Amino acid sequence: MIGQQAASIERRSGVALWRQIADQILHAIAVGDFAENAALPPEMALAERYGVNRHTVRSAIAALVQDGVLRAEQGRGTFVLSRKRLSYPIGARTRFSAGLQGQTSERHIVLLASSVEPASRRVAEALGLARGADVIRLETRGEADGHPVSRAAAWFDARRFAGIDAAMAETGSVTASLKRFGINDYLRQSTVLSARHADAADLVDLDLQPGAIVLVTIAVNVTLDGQPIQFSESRFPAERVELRLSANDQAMP
Amino acid sequence: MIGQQAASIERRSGVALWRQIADQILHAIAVGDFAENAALPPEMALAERYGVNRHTVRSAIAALVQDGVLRAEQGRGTFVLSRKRLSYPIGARTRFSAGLQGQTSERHIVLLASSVEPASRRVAEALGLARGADVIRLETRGEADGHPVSRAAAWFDARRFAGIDAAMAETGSVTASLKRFGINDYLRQSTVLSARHADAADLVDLDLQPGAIVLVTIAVNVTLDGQPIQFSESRFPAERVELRLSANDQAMP
DNA sequence: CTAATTTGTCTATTGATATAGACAACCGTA
DNA sequence: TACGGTTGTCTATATCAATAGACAAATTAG
Repeated sequence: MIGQQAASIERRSGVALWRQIADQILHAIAVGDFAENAALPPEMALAERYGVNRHTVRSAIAALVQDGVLRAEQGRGTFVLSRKRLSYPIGARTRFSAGLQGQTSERHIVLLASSVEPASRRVAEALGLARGADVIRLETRGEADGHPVSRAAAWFDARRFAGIDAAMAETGSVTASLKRFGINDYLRQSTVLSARHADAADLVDLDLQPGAIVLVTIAVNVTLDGQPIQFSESRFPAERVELRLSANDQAMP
Repeated sequence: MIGQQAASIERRSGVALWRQIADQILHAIAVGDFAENAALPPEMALAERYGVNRHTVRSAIAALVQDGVLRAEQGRGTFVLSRKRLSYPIGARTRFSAGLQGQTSERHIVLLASSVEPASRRVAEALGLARGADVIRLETRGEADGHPVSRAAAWFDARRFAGIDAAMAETGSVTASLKRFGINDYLRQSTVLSARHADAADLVDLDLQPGAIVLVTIAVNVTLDGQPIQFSESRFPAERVELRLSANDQAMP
């Protein structure tokens, strides 16, 4: 199924034809079927390929123009604006910015909010704490070239990591913040990955359109001797990000 | 964002309200908000929660009843039928059936088709072959309890692995088939992960409904000394499968 | 300049989607 | 048995989605 365009749509599915076509065009761009600034096939050609009326194709294109993905020029054609998806590294030594070098010109993490709360069952289990013990929650957003590429919530033991919220706000880096607590290296113990449609929160947090897909990772980081230090849930916009798992992780200084 | 239901929908998004509600109910079930055989809230309650008419909720429920996810009983209520998602292991030593033990009663791989074809650019690069060199492609489907949980295409060097299609048909296992070629152990070198809406092929291959989400992995397996032996693209139905990444992989005999 | 190609706009019609209200059928329980 | 709560069915109406055709406006090729 590599390199071949399905180019088929389903009627009476509850998803409007124009949206299905818009999604397929988005996918084709992401997969590399169209280069940047390349011209899309004419509306009539697309209408024939998908077996729909030209106006339906126009609705799809209008939505993508609205999203800043395409630019339509009367008499000339419709052209691709958007760039490729970001390939986001994930593995035993995942760090936010390390693996994105060369793909974007600018990237950083923003601390949106922090709070102390009692540990839920899930968080307590992951961190090896008693249920209801105080944990610090950090809400962060990762951005690259001004576009959100991740949205995460991370939990830490409040007793051991008191003040990590301030460190995070100052340094903008989990790795740097953990160093202040004597943790110079850590590993990703486990990652559970799933995908779903974006909910209302995702639409706001990741600047998505309704119907978009988010990748969700739930992970536990541990010290080198296996002590859990961080539990986190991250969301990535599938249209802008792919996750790259690599076996040959390099150690960080 | 853990454990809280967004319960909001978007109008004029190109996705019918009844489908958005159906997807949210599916998600809620998958996340565990409803136990198996549990009753859904009454239609009126759901209508109020989503801010829509009762008939719209009924359309969503009707779709899920059609899919075998819910069962509606007049006078009593609407009940959950479907089971939880499968947690599919993926990592340096991913094998199909090893990590699913205990989650299902029956699981196996079916070889759907095999062919010899010239290597595409992508396959040639991954396997370290010249472009156009003969490669064997195996099309497989993974099943658990009678439901498809994966659909994969795998490519092997046709010169080195001549006859692997027959071995695969006979043993139903990639690991066992590779043993016949003197490969007793291998590693996953890289995995690239993405998600998208199911296309027409996915709907057929994975028995999905239009609008469903598929997880896609593109991976390269290598021998212990780093020689690439297998390139594959796998698709998983996100509604039935989650991918579990683990750092502590155990060696296989 | 002319013709062909392509996007933009308009009108009209049909079917799907969503809302609204009313009432029937069925279940469990007081 | 009677009642409250629930799903099932019907009618009616308004809006969105999709099709159909025609023509205008802009660009490019000749």
